[in-house]
This record gives sequence, structure tokens and C-alpha cells, in this order.
Amino acid sequence: MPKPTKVTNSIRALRFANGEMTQAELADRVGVTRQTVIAIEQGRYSPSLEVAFKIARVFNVPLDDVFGYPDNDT
Amino acid sequence: MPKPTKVTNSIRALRFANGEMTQAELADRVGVTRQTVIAIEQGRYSPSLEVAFKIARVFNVPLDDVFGYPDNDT
DNA sequence: CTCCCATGTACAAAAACTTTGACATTGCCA
DNA sequence: TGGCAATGTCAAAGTTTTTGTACATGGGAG
Repeated sequence: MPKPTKVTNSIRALRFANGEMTQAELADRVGVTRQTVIAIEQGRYSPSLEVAFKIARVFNVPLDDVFGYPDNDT
Repeated sequence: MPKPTKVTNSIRALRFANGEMTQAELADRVGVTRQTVIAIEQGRYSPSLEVAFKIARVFNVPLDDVFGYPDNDT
């Protein structure tokens, strides 16, 4: 059981902002499986930096535009 | 044997730009071990997004300022 | 010279991330 | 109603990241 993540993301919003892109298509474009996209989108765990970069690239935005991290972790 | 990463980083430069911070101190501030800092700094593998965020936060810069990703992967 | 600090290496083991495959649900449309 | 696309869940297996311990090197200080 992976650890729930504190990292937030705007993937769902970005998908819809980019022509109603489906999870399957995003997964394909990023080079990961659909499961991975779903898990990341739901915040089940944070992706590796490499996957994060690939996602940001698909949407053509900086990393900080896709993912966020809370001010304090605790 | 972990996969070598395409992700680049400016951690070493940032450490020196921030009062000659040692790897041990960075590791401590980030909340990971010294081994992890060394491995990431040397590009042995790309960190998790969470660790990446924590590192950027120690230096008070955006993620894209610490890590880079080549234009095309192949 | 000897001690200490910062850096680096090597390994094995734990934890986290990713994949694969199978199946359930919802909404849409012919 | 039946079929299809999109989303979601579960579980097991595989890979990558992180940890822990131990040891080696080079530089500076006493």
C-alpha cells in the first residue's frame, strides 16, 4: 500500500483544457499506463520526477503549473 | 542497478550558492539520507516528486530552477 | 603526523512507484 | 435493449527510489 501523497495536481483540469483528452490518451502520450494516470490524478501517490516532467510537457506548461506542494508538511 | 536518469539538476550549484551547505545538511533539511542527496546530485536516478519539491523548497526556488528535462527523450 | 569533516562507493533490504490483467460502473447512442 | 467508451477498483508482480551500515579518499587543523 503506497503512502498517500501531499502533492496536488491539476491534471484533470489540464486534460479538459486540452481538448477533452482522455486518461488513456494522456497515458499513451506520457508513456505510462492508464492505471498510473488514474492513481496520480487521484493523488494516491506522487509520480517520479521523470513522469512528472513528461506530463507537464504534454500540456506544455511548467512543472509548478501541474503539481503543487503544501507550505508545511508535518 | 537503477536506471540512469535523463533529468538534470543544479543541486550542487544551489548548495554552494546557499552558504556552502553540505550534502549532509541538505539531506537533513530535506528529510532524506545523505546517500539520497549524493545519488540525486550525481544524476544516478531522478527523485520522487515529493523529494524534488522538498529540495526546491530548501533553496526557495521553483522546481524548474532545480531540475531540467531534455527536449526530446528517445 | 593524526584527527576530523566532506565526499564518494558498495551492498543488501525496505519502501514507493509502475505495470499487467481482469472486472464493475456510468453515460451515451444506435 | 445492447454495445462501446471512459473511468475506476483490486491484487500480484516488477522496477526504481530510499535507507542503513560500513569503508575509502583528500584537505585542513591542531
